[in-house]
Amino acid sequence: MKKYVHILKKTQMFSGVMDTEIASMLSCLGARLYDYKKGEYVLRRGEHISDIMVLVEGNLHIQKDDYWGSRSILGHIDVGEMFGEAYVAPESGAILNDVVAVEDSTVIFFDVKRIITTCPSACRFHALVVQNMFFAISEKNRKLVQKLGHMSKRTTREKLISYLSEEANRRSSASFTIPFNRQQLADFLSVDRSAMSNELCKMRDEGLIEFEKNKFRLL
Amino acid sequence: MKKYVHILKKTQMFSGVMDTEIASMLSCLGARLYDYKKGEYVLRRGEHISDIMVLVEGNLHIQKDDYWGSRSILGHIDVGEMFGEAYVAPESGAILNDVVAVEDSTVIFFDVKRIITTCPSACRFHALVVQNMFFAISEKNRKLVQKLGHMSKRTTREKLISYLSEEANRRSSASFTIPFNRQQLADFLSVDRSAMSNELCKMRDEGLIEFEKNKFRLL
DNA sequence: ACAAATCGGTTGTTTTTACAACAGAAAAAG
DNA sequence: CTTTTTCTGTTGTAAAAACAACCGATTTGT
Repeated sequence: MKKYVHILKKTQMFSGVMDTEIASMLSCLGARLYDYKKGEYVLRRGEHISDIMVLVEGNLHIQKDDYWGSRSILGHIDVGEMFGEAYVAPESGAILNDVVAVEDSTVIFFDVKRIITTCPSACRFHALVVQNMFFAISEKNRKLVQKLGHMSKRTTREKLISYLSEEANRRSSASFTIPFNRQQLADFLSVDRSAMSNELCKMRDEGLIEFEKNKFRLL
Repeated sequence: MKKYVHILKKTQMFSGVMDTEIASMLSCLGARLYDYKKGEYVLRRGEHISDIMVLVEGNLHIQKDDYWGSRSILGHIDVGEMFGEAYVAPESGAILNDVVAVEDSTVIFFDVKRIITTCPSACRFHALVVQNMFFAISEKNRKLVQKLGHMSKRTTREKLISYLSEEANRRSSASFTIPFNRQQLADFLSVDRSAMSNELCKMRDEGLIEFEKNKFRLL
């Protein structure tokens, strides 16, 4: 587990906590490490959890399949990102979505009760971690609202413009690389891939955007 | 402010905190009370805040207008509900949506720094409030994910089924009253009102649902 | 009690999307 | 290096949604 301290150090959760301190906090926070092969499920719809997880290696997708097998990718998780925090409240119900490894991945589980119950002695930085978590969840909340902003657009073009504008804005650059291929982007925005591909090309022909593979440029 | 202690007592934020304790905590938490007339804006897109708010009287909508004036209602806030928690992180940007009073309303503002910085002496229940907030934000997070679940459905009918199923499930009853009129429900699901009305009637004719005004029944 | 505004349902037209099927290019596997 | 698979763009068709316009009923305001 110690080999991932340098990853954890860069997470929002441990922001401001020293390396040595992180190592000693791991047991205090009830940390457990799990490995997943590409394609394996980290979380499944219907499960109940009381953990918050951090991805320390690999890449995960948050996805949902409906009755008829149509898949929506609700988001993706990069190394250093936290997930599962939406289901840790005592009154929270079952998990609504699947989390699946899109490449070989490693995840650290933290018992939420151990996090929010400040330990009496050892952890000097425990209160800081709680604050970090607070802000991290708050921030995630904001991102969900932002995604809802894209989804609430009526047409495929409007959704694309909303998403691409935000990416450009977030990177402070008209050129950027997105973390999705076409099918994944279509799933993310909940539209048909071919229709989206068609729309992207129309937008390119109209001089609104340029793109090559995952690299986009707004004009 | 004291007249609203009985409301605050029932909020997630002060769950488990005694009445007398709440009253004494208000100043410690930097609470301020504001009144709004119907139609007035509580928060505007582009503002920056470092407060968490609780509605203690009235009814609010979270909404967004795009360039051309098309309005999406992203959600509604009932008495006792908390909002604004998505923007309190230090690195958080400007508010993305408007919050507007749909009837005369009263809101209490809490300075987030005062909440997460546990005071050294007075507040015995401060740690509990932090935990409550933690779970509350977590829970809100889950609800956003759930709404994304509806929004990710392709057709109006699927969105309606997703929304109505969840409401029925949440109330544990096939009959329930929704907090929206037709236009508001259409805005909430980001679909056209007339098309939605049409679809609802088709579903009724097919024997899937019954409804009268805001009262629905799944069959 | 009356006038005005809002609300919900209906219909027809236009626009957009979903779906299906296919082909060339690129990437991965052997 | 060759074969297979995946990825992306293209097209045509059918289905669905958006839009606009209208009407009757209900609610609100005066």
